[in-house]
Amino acid sequence: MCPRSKVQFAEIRSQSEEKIINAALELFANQGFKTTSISQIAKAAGISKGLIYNYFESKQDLLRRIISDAVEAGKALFQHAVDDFEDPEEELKHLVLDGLLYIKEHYDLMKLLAQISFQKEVLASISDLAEESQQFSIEKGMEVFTKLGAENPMNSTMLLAAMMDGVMLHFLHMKEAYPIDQMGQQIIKMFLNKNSIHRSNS
Amino acid sequence: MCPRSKVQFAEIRSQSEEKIINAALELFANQGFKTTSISQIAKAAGISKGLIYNYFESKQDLLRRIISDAVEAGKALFQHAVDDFEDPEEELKHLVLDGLLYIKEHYDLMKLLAQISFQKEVLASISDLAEESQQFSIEKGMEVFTKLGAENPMNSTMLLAAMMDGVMLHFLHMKEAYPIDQMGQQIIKMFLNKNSIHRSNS
Amino acid sequence: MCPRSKVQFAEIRSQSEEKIINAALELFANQGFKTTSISQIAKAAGISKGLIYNYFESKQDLLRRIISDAVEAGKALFQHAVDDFEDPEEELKHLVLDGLLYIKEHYDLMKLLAQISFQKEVLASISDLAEESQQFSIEKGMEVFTKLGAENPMNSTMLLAAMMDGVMLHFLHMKEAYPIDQMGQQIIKMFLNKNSIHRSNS
Amino acid sequence: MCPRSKVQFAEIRSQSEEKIINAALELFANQGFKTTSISQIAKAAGISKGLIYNYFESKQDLLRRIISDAVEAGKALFQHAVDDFEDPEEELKHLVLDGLLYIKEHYDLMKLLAQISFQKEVLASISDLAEESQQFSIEKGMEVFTKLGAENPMNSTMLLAAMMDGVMLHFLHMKEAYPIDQMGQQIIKMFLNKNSIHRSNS
DNA sequence: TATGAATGAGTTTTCATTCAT
DNA sequence: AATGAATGAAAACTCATTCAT
Repeated sequence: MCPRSKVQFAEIRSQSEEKIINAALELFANQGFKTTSISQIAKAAGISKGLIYNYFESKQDLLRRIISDAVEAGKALFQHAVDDFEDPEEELKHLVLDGLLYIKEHYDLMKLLAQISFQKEVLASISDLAEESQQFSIEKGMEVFTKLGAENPMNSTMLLAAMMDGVMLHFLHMKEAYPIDQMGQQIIKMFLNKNSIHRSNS
Repeated sequence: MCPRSKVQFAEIRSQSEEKIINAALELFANQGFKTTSISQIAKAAGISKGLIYNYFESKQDLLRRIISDAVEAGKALFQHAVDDFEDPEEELKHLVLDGLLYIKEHYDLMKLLAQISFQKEVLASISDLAEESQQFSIEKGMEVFTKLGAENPMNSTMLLAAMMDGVMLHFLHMKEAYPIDQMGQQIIKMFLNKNSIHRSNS
Repeated sequence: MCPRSKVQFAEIRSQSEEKIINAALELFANQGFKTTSISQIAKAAGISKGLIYNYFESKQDLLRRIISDAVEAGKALFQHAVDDFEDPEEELKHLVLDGLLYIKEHYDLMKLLAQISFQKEVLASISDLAEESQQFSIEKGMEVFTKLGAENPMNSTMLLAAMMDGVMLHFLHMKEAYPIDQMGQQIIKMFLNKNSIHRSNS
Repeated sequence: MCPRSKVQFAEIRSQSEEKIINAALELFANQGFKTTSISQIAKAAGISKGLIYNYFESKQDLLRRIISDAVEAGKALFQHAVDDFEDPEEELKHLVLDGLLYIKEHYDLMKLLAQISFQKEVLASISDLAEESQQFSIEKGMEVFTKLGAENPMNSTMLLAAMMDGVMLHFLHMKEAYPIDQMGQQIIKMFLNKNSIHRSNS
């Protein structure tokens, strides 16, 4: 009754999926997961409620897919960006700048993560993904500060992480009004200061 | 005409109110506002659902009261602690340490605020309270860094704010596992470093 | 602990009961029985919720008492007023005028009755009272129109009843704005018209 | 892409809507608006509670729709019936008979209106509809009685209105047991009586 | 693949009634 | 006799999910 080629099916499927994910992410980020209804998502995506269940098993599953998709996509980018530097100063700069770039380019995702990171129940189905990402950041920081000859690389890493997340938090709240790039430069300056304990005084 | 006296009733009321607020705050902080049901709160407080509406007009009203109570209580404390220092170095130290102390002592409240700060709709009924608190912090920071002779007091204030909120964020996630006091010391050291741009090189 | 003489008790009791009944009647009449809460009544009466249950077994019981009190009080008055006339014309006049007087003096009660007379469930506990009152009116009408020599006394009685209730209905809705006395005069004129079928053409 | 067609959906919708409206009207009329629960309506309509909210925003909205639908439907009918007469006697007859016909055919609606007409709060969302209908009746009556040469057309109109509403009231209470058509004939006779003050003695 | 009507469990809220004092 | 805190059953309403088409 409604014939269509397989190719067309595949095309339509991915288009709808994309629309759903985009709509859901924006809504989740700005209203919260629980507060956003399937109806709202369907309306925002321009499709029907029922169709969402063709692509996602449940609302929870939709959330998980949104996050894992984005985390997956970002991981490659991030890893790549930091890998190729020998000079630890340069590496730190890129750690900061690429981190902020990632945040800027995944604004809604970060907003969503910032919220659900506190919610035990929702988090349950997600925590493995978060864990992994955090682990990677710590390792990277340790490596860089060790190379830089920091007095206490762990301390330095944690301080850097706090600064980055603090800047992110403010950016997520104020968006364009926040001078995120300028903040990034300041962070770099602070850690590369000649008299800093975060590097050996050469 | 021998019911309980007005004082007795007031006593009962404030006790029940406290039970409700305590239960609600903990649940809101750890599961989110929307995800926490009135039933859960009642059970956690050891009272009936109906009683909650004897004290609060609605779930939203309960949220608002929790926040405004805590913010009000904290404001006095905070203001006092920072007021009486002449030495700007000392003042900065207290700004940081008292801030972290406040965070430690209002763990659940901060967790709750961190979440709803992203949710437009929920926030609507609260935003006035949040605004005020933030304003105060910025003014205080500007004052201190100006006295310290910072190159750009606004930049310094924003950097400090980011660090404080970053540390808070990590603390909220890891609680006892996070060395919050040690982080505080590092923040202070960083800003009071002799060669720091956040103070005049005297 | 709270001693008081028996006399004082009795006095206070009847005062409170009165206050409750007055408050309840006004609220029931203007908002409906179900829509009016015990709390509202207590507030309007200036007493506590609990006290209502010292005088009335339930909300239903309160309703029943209000109605039976008023009906009882009115019955005596009404019966008396119509009894003493020999001239059927005079009797009809008084049937109409006393009826309207009763309506005017029991505005809220009539309003209440007009509403619940349609509600099967509420009515159940009241219907016996209503029945009785209606029966009395019909008998009275039959008597008068028979004396007047009406072609069909039953028809005339029903028509009169309809007119009276119609006038009442409009009065209940418009209160002072409705010329109820003037309407009464017109009703009388209509039924006592020389050429009326409601009386023998003498 | 083979769901039901738009027409099919519209068909389904209007059927369900009708079931709900019918069930609700009957219950509202016989138990009152406040006393009737959404559950009862759903059960009577043979559908789930939730579905009602697929069609009506709230219980109030359901009430409003019931009334406005019926009033709208009746208005056309009524207007039409009275419009085309030149002879004022004939017009009066139709005013009465069509009025009573309307009442007979909208038994439950009239019962419902009779009740809520007293309840300020419920009425608020409805009053505009009621106003309009009443205005129309008055104008029509004035017109007819003026043509008939009544001494005081306003008085006559008000008397007629009272009689009609009185008959309606009794009919609503007694239904088949009430000789409504016979009452209609009597009303007509009364106003068209040669010696009536409601017409010129021609 | 796509629709949206339909469900039902769960949520917030209301309120008559009870009860300790 | 009087109070109002407390309860619990029931109400209005929401929404993720299912399903016939």
